[in-house]
Amino acid sequence: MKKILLIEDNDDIRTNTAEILELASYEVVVAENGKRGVELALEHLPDLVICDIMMPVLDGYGVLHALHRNDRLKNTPFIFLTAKTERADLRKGMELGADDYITKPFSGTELLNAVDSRLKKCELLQTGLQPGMEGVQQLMGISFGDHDLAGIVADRDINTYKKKQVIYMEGHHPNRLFYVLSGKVKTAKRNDDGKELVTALYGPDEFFGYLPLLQQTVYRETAEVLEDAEIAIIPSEDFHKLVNGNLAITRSFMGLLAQNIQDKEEQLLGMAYNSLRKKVAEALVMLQKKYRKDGGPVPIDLSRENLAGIAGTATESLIRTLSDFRSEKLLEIDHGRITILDEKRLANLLN
Amino acid sequence: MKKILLIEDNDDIRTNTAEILELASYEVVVAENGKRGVELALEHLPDLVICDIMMPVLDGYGVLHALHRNDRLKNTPFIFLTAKTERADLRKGMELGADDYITKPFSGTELLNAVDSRLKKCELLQTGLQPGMEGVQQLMGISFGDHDLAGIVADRDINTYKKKQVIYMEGHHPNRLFYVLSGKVKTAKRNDDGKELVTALYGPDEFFGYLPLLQQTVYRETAEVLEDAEIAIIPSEDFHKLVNGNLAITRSFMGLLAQNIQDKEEQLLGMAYNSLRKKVAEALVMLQKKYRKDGGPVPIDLSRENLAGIAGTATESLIRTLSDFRSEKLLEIDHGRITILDEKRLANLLN
DNA sequence: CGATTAGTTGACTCTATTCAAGCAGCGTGG
DNA sequence: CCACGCTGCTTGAATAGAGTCAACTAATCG
Repeated sequence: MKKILLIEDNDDIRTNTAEILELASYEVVVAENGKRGVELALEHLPDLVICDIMMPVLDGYGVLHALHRNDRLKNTPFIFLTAKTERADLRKGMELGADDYITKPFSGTELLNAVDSRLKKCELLQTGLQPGMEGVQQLMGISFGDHDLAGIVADRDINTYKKKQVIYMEGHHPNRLFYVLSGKVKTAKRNDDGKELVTALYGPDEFFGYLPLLQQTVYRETAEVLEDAEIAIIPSEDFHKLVNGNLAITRSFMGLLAQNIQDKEEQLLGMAYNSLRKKVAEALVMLQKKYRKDGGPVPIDLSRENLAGIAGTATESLIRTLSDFRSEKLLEIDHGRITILDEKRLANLLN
Repeated sequence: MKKILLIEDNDDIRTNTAEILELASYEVVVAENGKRGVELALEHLPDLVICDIMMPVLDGYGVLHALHRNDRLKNTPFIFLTAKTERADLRKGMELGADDYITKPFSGTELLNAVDSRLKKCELLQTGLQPGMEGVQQLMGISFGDHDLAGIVADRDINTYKKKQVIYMEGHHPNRLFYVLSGKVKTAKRNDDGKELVTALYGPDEFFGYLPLLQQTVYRETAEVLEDAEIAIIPSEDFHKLVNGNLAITRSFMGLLAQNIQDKEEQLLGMAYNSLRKKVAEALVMLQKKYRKDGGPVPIDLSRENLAGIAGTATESLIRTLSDFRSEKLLEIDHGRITILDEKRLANLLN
């Protein structure tokens, strides 16, 4: 059972909050001021700390600072409790390294959501994320947090893009991060001959355009909308704050980038030596994995041109290979949408 | 002109050291104790600080701590002066965030080397590194520093490997970083059919095997010696300490990884759609860049098999293309070694 | 409902691989 | 010291695989 330390000077709020948490079967330790809070933290080593900012003796910042000086507590998620009016103070808290905040008055759901999401985040960071760019998405999702993300998305620009519209082009200067709310986007590079290689596809709840933000260069690919999309624009500062803010996150992020490099090298091997059949099969398997929802696999719905761009081949060649696969009962095609019948055989195709 | 702050309580050493630095045309500000040192630091904002550890009033650790609390001074390189006997203290200093140390008594060269290398490091971190994996090498070189590197290499295992010997294989568990002292090493992946793609080449003063250290996986490539090599083995902890130790380094490192991903995507585009001629040409240009020494270009001396592995093609095809290029006067071949005659035309070859 | 776009199939071409064979350089052992 | 065998380099011929061009059909959009 997860142990939560609650530090709050107001008796009513403290008892009330503790009750809610206990009902959600958390073990709760309470402290009535900052000093006592730090003592209890050192004694109990809680899994999460919820702490008021305005308190006598030792305020919330002090508590945060104290906990960060202890190796065993510095990675413990820290949530500030704050009144709506203290918005400026809150920023300060976040910059000091708090993970989230809850504004008083708050509902039980709000509280539990914040607690859950922070605990989950912590767990994920410890147990390791999914490999590859999947993991980056996961990491950014939990790091921005439901809270922050909602705030960001609510406050800032949400753009709607039509199919075929270009979001950014090669050579443009990157200064923001994109978050897909709905629709589908691809990023692609073009050859001198105009042949296109699709580098990635992005759907709802995915981030893109972060790689160029990490360097000082321009975009080296083009982002284009495949299906009408709503996209939230997040200023690059927010992204940098996230990535550089917390060492654990930075480290995870670096691990994911390293992973990605190795994946790309694997792909390179495939591009260099694989037969057309194998290239197409691998592209299909990759897409299948990406679009596998909780409720079973979803048919792949992409134009042949884009599919060819993913596999790295000519459109006609791709189509021929698809028909071959169909006649081999590896997949079915219905109104252009591809349903994979025998993923295993497809994945283990010989060259 | 670079400004250096020297903090040292012993009059002789102080005057002496200051003279050496002034002779090397640095502007030197001296302080006779820690307290005065901090005052002068805040006043002059030096480019580098050299500071004794054992001092009355405020010792070296205190100075370091004080400077780190100031935003404009916290990135200033900090070098400790220490007597040989104080080795334990020294570790403490490095952990507190000092960049280097010099043991008393020291020679003028020692002093100037340390100063130069630290200033260079700082400059590089500020102005940005060379893009791509080149930059990683650069970063790690300056970060470990001549000093540390020498120590590491002297203290630990240096292995000598013979040609064709395998350093690590796909599937092995990574637990160290490699540093090439002499010789040449390649890392490569193999296809199911046994076709090989060379992912990277490493020569003297280059590091390799760091990507898998950043993740929790096994090697996904094989490292093999091309020319008899001496390789220093660095424990992974040292690498992690470096990468995670300093936020500026972490950030640079992340930028370099991001850059690398984009480079790999560029390569992917090439592998997918480029003609054999172009693939070979690009491989050659890449190698030429890598082996361009200060004193003009050096001929490329690699087996045809490895060259083919780099370009991602069959050996025979590579050879044919090379002969074509030779008859087009793009390059010369002498005893198997390739000298590029017209790099520009080679780079701008159409597909 | 016409016009444009996407998907499909056929025929042809050509590039790059494969298989085969010869040659050159090198080290080794007799 | 030389012959032998080995390995690496090079060229030739045959082949197959994938790309290109073209024509046609189906689907989609205004």
